Amino acid sequence: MKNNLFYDRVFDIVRMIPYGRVTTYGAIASYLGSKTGSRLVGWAMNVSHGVMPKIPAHRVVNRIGMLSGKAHFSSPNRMQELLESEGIIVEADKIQNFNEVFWDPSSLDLL
DNA sequence: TGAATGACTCGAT
DNA sequence: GATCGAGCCATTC
Repeated sequence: MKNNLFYDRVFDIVRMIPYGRVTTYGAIASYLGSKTGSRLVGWAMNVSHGVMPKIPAHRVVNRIGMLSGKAHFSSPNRMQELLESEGIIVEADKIQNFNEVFWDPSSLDLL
């Protein structure tokens, strides 16, 4: 565990995701400059389990809206349940209304 | 120190 | 339109 700005930046963005909205690893990576790599975002999420306050990692999915990281949750169903609880339609581990609930970090920018 | 891995993404075939 | 391969960077062995 290191106090890298990268993780902090990713966590901050994920925490800024509004209720009922989701974002993608690529969007976060792109917001960080895309040079950071989209995979690092997922890596940061892996660490987010022990990060406080809690990181709504369930609101972060891949570019097609598939719950790629659901397996890393306490329970694979947990991610889908949380998303559905926010009004997000999830089917076959994939967000159906992904286009509607998609949220871009640059939307808030520095706000 | 070098090589491998990973919750991804894009371009080419 | 679907499938395959390479690129991206930090962390770990």
